[in-house]
Amino acid sequence: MIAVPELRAALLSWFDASGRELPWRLGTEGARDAYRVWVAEILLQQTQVARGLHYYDRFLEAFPTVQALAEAPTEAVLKAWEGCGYYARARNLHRAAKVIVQNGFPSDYGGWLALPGVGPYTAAAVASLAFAEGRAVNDGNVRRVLARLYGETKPTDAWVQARADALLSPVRPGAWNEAVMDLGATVCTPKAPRCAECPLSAHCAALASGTPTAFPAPKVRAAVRKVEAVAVLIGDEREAVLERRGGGLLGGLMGLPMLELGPQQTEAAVLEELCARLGACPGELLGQVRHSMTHRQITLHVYAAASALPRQTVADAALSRLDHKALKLLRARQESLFAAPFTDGSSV
DNA sequence: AAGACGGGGCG
DNA sequence: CGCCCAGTCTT
Repeated sequence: MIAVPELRAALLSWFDASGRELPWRLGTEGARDAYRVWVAEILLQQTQVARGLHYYDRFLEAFPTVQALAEAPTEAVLKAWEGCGYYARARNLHRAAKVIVQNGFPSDYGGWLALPGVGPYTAAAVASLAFAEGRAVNDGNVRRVLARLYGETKPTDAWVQARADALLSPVRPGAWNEAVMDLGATVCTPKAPRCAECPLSAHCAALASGTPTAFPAPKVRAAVRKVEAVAVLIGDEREAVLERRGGGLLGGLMGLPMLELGPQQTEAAVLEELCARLGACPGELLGQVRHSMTHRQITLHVYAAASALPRQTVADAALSRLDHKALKLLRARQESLFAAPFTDGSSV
């Protein structure tokens, strides 16, 4: 049985001494700036704080207020989000900003939950951090900390939420939420937890078991799908023919015209089909690009092509890492030709 | 309940 | 190279 008041006091005093100073934690505890907290919470979904910091500054500089965000063209929002991944977050952020400019910032959990891109975690975070509402967050850190504290190998969502609700400090809900997440991120880490520094070590079932990292058990993951595709580069690294990707994968971003190889399809046939769609004339192979994402491993065969289609300035468009890699192939090829001019007499 | 959705960093 | 990250939305 866990002594709740002692545990709360231990974690909160650790947090007051060792909590992180982060750019979205400006202002009074429980009364943080709602816009800054909201943007941070969206940005940090499935994104580690260390990496989010850079993007956060860039985004806040581009859109210092919710009005600025709401009034911006979607393309500018995606450009500011470029490289961050999960681009539906940026599209939803933009949509929600328009709603907020109309109706004002929601002031409670239910109001936040109704906004696009805001789920239970984000609604609880903003409500507690910016509006001092007593809502416990449930994220990857909370899940790991509580699974270890109680020695649960397979914590379900409901299990975590129930424990988090029971432990939440009614006096300092925002600080409590930040404290659990800080503990998970800096002390109760996935691989090598620093149990000697942990303010909760005396209460921890996982530590008592001798193998704290066994909690929680690793999640089973879907296999990575291997995919092959053909793309055409019409233009150069600065100006090229770009298309807007629809729907799911990299949806909303711009990119080189691309077509996935179906089963049994050859690269040549797909190149032909792609060029036919564009009314372009296929050229030579520039090279291959391999790109790994959580759920896919893509091998992209990039060909030069010729066409009169309008070209766009690459620097103004929001592109995925995959497309940036593909665009670099042309320069890499030119440099290798320049270095060894006798290997190939053709012009580029 | 399960799958889709990015990208990087660390062991 | 596998695992995980301040999750959410769709089917």
